[in-house]
Amino acid sequence: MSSTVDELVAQLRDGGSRVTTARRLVLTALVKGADHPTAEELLVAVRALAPDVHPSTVYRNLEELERLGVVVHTHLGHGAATYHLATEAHGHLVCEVCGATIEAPEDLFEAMADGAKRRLGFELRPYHFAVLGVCAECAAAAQTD
Amino acid sequence: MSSTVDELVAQLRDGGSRVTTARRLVLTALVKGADHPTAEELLVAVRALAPDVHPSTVYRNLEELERLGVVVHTHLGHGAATYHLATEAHGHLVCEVCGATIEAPEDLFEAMADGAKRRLGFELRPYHFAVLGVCAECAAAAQTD
DNA sequence: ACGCTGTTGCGTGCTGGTCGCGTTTTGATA
DNA sequence: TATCAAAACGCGACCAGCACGCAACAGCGT
Repeated sequence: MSSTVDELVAQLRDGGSRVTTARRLVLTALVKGADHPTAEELLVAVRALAPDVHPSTVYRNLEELERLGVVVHTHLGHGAATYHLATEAHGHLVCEVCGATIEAPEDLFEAMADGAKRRLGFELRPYHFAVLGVCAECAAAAQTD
Repeated sequence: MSSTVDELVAQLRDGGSRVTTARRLVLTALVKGADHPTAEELLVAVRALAPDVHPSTVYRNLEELERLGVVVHTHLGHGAATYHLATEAHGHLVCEVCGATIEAPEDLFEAMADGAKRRLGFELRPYHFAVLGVCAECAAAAQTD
């Protein structure tokens, strides 16, 4: 399921992009790092191995990788965008109270997607923005208050 | 359905907030202006009648109005947040291609909300972020390409 | 009309990200 | 393996959108 860095590098070459140290490190950080890294977290990971990499290089690489369909970015809340490999794209539920991020089951959006398509002709791509709400723990906590 | 400025002003007083010129004008702009104004668009509307109102005053008023539950803000895309009266809260579908904003029918989110609640205990509040996708026109245009 | 305190205008600062420039690096070709 | 155009890089300046501290001002209970 999760791709290797080499496979992703191959995707870069296929797309006509060059393979640089910074780019390889960004991909490595995405494959091996935490689940929903921001651009800045990726920068930190990259700099652990190549201290001179500039922030704008990371931003430009993420942009290019997104253009090639290798990564996607998602907004989980008001802060920075988070990035992950396109092969791992999924919807997110984010708790407004505690900030917990839940990866939504694949089929959760299906009924809504069907409805939007049938009634409005609108094809949903519900991955770019998280859907907010209140998680089970926080809802229970609110009950007992 | 849509509240009058006077009713909203009363809500302000009930909440213990003072009623100032700037605040009244922000509410007026929300009631009478376009559908999904940004803070800056509201500023322009306010300044048409009171040219010395400062941007930060609009931001602070929107924050306060939101705290009182009079307005809510929504992110329709990558740009500035948009504001509307809490009485008019609704979900949004935004076309990634042409940028069109569709106000989602009330019940479109119901099946997903039910599923999230039943399976994850997660209570959806799907109004804060728009759900992206491709609108009927753009999907048709893409077909014929 | 007085005075407490919330609100305003103003400037300054912050986060997250973009852009232009001159230099370095990549990788196709010879 | 040397060459070289184009791609990518490092760097700094800059931008949007918004938050904040402060002194002056104004709403509103008395």
